[in-house]
Formats: sequence, C-alpha cells, structure tokens
Amino acid sequence: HKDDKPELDPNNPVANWIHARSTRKKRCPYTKYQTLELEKEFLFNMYLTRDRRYEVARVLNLTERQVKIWFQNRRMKMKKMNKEKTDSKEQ
Amino acid sequence: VMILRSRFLDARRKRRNFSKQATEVLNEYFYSHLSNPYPSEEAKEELAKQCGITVSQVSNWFGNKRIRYKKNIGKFQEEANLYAMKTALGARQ
DNA sequence: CAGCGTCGTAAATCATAGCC
DNA sequence: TGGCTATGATTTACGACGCT
Repeated sequence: HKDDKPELDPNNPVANWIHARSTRKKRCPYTKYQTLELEKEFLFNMYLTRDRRYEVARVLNLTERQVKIWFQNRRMKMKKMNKEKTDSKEQ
Repeated sequence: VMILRSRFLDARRKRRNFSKQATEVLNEYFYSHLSNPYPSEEAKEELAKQCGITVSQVSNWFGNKRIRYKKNIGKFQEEANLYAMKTALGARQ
C-alpha cells in the first residue's frame, strides 16, 4: 500500500517509499486556544471517555476524530519526553 | 541552585546544526539505501552512536531528508552522485 | 466486527542557526 | 548587520497492527 504520486519511472528511487494517500487531510495547525484547552483536558486525564471527547470536540470546534488523535499524539509526546529525561539522568 | 540554573540553561540551549562528520555518516547511509531509506531501530542506534546524537535526532534527520529529497530530487542530484561515488570507492577496499 | 490503543511515519509548519 | 534559506524540531493525520 504505497501507491499514487506522479512518478511512473521504474528507476525512480522514491517509487517504493512510503507515501501519504492523496485523500489525507492537510495538516491544520490548531489555535492557541484549542491547544491550551486540549492541554488542560490532558492534565485532567490522559485518556478520554467518550463523553469527554464529544464535549471537548464540540467546545473547540474539532471533530471527535481530531480530538482522539490529538490525545494519542500527546501521549506519545509525553512518552518521548519521559524517555529523554530518564536517558539523560543515567549517564 | 546550580542544578536549577543549569537545567534552565539546558532547556533553552540553542540548537546546533550537526557536525560535518555526523552529516557525512547520515548521508552515506541515506544514499546507500536510497530505495529504502528506513533504518531499523538497531541501525538508528548505531548511527546515533557514530554521530554523537540521539536516536530521536536520527529519526528527525531521516524524516526531514526523505521529504526534502522527494520534494526536489534535482536539487540533491550532485550530493547523491558524490555519496554514490564514495560508497563505490569504499566498497573496493 | 467495532473501536480505541501504540508505533512509525508523511507532510506541513515552526524556530532559528549561519551564511552572504 | 539584516535578510534569507537551510536545517533541526514539533505538530497534525494516518496506516498498520495490537488487544479486547
């Protein structure tokens, strides 16, 4: 599953690379307000209930999918920050 | 106090471009694996060690390199030829 | 099967180092 | 020294795969 893109030259080195599907939504940076509210909610709980997700999405004018993915990304960010912290502490 | 001070300074320490040697190592790997420039976790660890940077930084470097290369292959042609030649010469020793 | 979890990544964007 | 661009890091959005 690594189709599309305007290349059909078999010698093209990028032909077998991973490519995003053309239907992917373009990244849309969130406003400071949206980010701040999402961070507050994350502080309250790292995992969303269905009701909280619906509520946060409604208030911030995002889709529930966007809120779900934001939390998934935020948890990965936290994991990365924790790893860097412990890595640097020990030697 | 010293610890807090150093932590504060660490946090806002200015980003530095990677050393010439580190960039050399990363580019050698990239161009010698051009049809599949996705190093495994183990390969990333080895590259990180050789370059004196973190595994995350290696991942960032490959992510940026792949996108920027793909976006403008022509701009990187000269660099690609240079590293292809280096690899070829290195292989015969 | 639906649906949310992680992991690794694409692609866009941000921040600024560093060169002219 | 101010601008500009290259470079490293961060932010959205998924695909692939896991588990329940």
